[in-house]
Amino acid sequence: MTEKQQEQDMVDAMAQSGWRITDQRRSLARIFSGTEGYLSPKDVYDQMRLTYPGVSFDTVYRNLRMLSEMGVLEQVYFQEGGLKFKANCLHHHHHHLICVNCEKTLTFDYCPMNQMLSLPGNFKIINHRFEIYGLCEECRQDGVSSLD
Amino acid sequence: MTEKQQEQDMVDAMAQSGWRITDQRRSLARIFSGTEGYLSPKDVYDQMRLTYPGVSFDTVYRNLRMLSEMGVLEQVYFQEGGLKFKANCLHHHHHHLICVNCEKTLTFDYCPMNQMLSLPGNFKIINHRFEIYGLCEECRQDGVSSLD
DNA sequence: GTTATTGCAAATGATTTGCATTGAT
DNA sequence: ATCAATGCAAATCATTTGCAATAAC
Repeated sequence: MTEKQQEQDMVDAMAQSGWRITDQRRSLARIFSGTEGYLSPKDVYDQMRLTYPGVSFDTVYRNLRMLSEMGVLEQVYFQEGGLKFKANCLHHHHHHLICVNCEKTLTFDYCPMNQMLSLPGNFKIINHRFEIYGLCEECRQDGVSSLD
Repeated sequence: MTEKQQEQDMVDAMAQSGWRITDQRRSLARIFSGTEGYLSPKDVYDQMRLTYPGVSFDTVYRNLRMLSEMGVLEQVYFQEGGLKFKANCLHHHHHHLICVNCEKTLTFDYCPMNQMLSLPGNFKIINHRFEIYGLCEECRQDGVSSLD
């Protein structure tokens, strides 16, 4: 999928949820569709200011939260870096390998929920999280040993 | 396992890592071994003050972080409540069902890592996270619909 | 025109730091 | 006696809030 298309998908998702499409939100879609890895709120704010010098931090926050709740963005809480955001694939379900050094991610299609035939209790399942953390090939070779 | 024993296990784990066993740390072990669910730093601080009125917030923080890094505590970042901590079972590996309303957890033994025979890239796997979120039976019956 | 969204400024809350004192070993 | 751990106070960083002005619908 092209970046342009991903950007449009995100904008469409917002519109379908009844949100107004502001320049700032369009800009958010552009930033995330053009970024591979995770971005902190500050990262997003800094990138946004390149285009909208007057953007405010709270607008970034508000929209990051809303986009996450919609499922357009996914978030991961890094021990070291706090909460970060990344564009979520809206087309197919998958999980991630996440490099704890450079935060690069690889996707894989296996989902353990398909295996979960019996669960204890009587939970109504709402969602799930399955992530594998490690060091990617490059970071291994760079001899990164610390985990921050 | 009894609470007393779990408390002792936690203290032992700290000692084996070369930490000094202070009253505050013993108290931490007691609090977590006597608690089913997740505790925020503030929760822990408040409980600790019942026994040690003079305890400081940063001591709580420092120790929560260290205990997490040791694996004695596990942490989950709740969208609504922020970072929370819970005693980790030191004896056998398992995963959790977590009620998003009351935060009650149920454990189950299935681990998807056993299935993960081939993974993309060439990651060195360090750890993983698999959690299922939902509403427990009680919270379903209470008619909780919002997900906060 | 109506109403959601923004920017601003300020408040709140979470987390960290430096350092002198205390206490476990 | 030594050195890690604590308490304190202050700094820093993250996140949220109220509200008037603005812009999308």
